[in-house]
Amino acid sequence: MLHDTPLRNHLDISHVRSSCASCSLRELCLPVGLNDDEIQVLGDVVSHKRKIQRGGYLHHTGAKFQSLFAIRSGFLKTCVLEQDGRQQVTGFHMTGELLGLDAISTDTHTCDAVALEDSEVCEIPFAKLEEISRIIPSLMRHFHKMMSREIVRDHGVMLLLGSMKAEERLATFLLNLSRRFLVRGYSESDFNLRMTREEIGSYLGLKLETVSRAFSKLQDENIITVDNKHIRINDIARLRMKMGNSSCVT
Amino acid sequence: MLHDTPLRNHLDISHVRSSCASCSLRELCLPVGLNDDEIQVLGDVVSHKRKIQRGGYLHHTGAKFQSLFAIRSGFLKTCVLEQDGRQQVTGFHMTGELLGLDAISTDTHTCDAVALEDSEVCEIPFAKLEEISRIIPSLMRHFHKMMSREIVRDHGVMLLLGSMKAEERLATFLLNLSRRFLVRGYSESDFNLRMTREEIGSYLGLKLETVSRAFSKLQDENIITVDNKHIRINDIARLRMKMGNSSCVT
DNA sequence: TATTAATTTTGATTCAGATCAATCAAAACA
DNA sequence: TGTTTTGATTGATCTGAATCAAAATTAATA
Repeated sequence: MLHDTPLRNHLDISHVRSSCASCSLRELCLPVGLNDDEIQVLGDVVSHKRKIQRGGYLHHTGAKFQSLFAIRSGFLKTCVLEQDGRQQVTGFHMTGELLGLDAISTDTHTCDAVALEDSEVCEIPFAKLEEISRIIPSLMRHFHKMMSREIVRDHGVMLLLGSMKAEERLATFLLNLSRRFLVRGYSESDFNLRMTREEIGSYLGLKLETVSRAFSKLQDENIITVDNKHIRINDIARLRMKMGNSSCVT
Repeated sequence: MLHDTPLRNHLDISHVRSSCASCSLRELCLPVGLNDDEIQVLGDVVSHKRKIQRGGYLHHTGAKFQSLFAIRSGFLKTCVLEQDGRQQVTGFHMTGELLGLDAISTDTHTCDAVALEDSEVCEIPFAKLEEISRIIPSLMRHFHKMMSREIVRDHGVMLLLGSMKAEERLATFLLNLSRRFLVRGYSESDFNLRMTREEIGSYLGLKLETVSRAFSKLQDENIITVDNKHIRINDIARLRMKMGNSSCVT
């Protein structure tokens, strides 16, 4: 489950490689069938484009919320800081995904968003989005579905954290990444991780050593080949088996 | 964390004991300051009221989504079924809370909702809600905040599952319940659990024996008094310590 | 390029929580 | 009312993952 639902194909907009200046908003609306006028209206909303260097922050916890961000390219993590300075990763995000939905509730960002590689995002002023979605019902509907999908995703992660063991978690994680790369036109079986073992562990509720061991175990079984950050899935069927009983699969 | 955010006081509507026929919708709109006409419009949306007996289902996984449900009274759990017949509890829900947000994404319910005591809900046809929220911006805004709050809540649970140990989880859980009872006008230190140890365990990612032991431990330390389902919090400050000190793992 | 820092892997040991098992208490029911 | 069923507590043991530790690899920087 994690980040993939049956809705995926309908909602996912990442495969749309638009070169228009209004960037992600065009993509955001394409799947819901708007006409040209409507697209024009939307284009005006998404004015600001922003680049974030690897390691840079898109926003900090506590910052005033004003805009959602649609990822145009790159790879980011969201994380919350704990008292002792350590951090817990709450998600990894890639092209076509929407960041900031959590901040709507309090008008304040509840997490940090950090670029794990040079990234580009489009800023979508939320007030304007709400305004326009009143005029374009299909946009409103689409937005509601995206928020809902975020909830479903989180439930998937909760399931993973609450009931899976280390190896199952890693298998689920890899399959989720694999699917997301595939949908974006990249190889589903051959990709580079953008995050460290520690970040994976933080996300999966495991220590980095445990993540490393789980990688090694899967490699020993010839299910994957690991070369530091580079992952090759040799036997995706068996990897799915590893995920196990997982009801949480799509 | 869990279900409480700084926004709570603004968003929480459960303390409003309205006796109007339009039940929860009146409550749903009250905090956002609608005028009487607008409330009238809203009242028409929430036509159907429904009672569910203890053990009964509000909806099943896979069922077609048409309406959100506002809990008018009672107590419910949401859970997903695993292949092996076991179930994982994804949440406990009480008066004033909104169910079904996860179903918007696929037009299909992604979980079961089961009454843990006799309950009453108001059905809110989602299509109508979307329609009306176009006319009443403050309602739309309120709805978006509620969805966002659900996301924040889930992140809290993810954090709990990913980084807390058994006793911390239980402390967090009890404090969360306590707060929610308080907000609804009940005692924050003296209440009855509606769910079994097994259901608590499922929600917290623990086995029922571990939950039981954690209860006993907290009782031994005189922080709480446990009499089967009845819980008395003797020292809420120390209970908070239990939640926090936690060596801030991860 | 050399040097330093960060990341990853692997091993040994410990420990929290799962599992197995028995008893007890409380509902549900005949 | 006694009987069955379900839920809760507690103990003994086992195990998966955390922790501690060290080496190996890779990336960053002077």
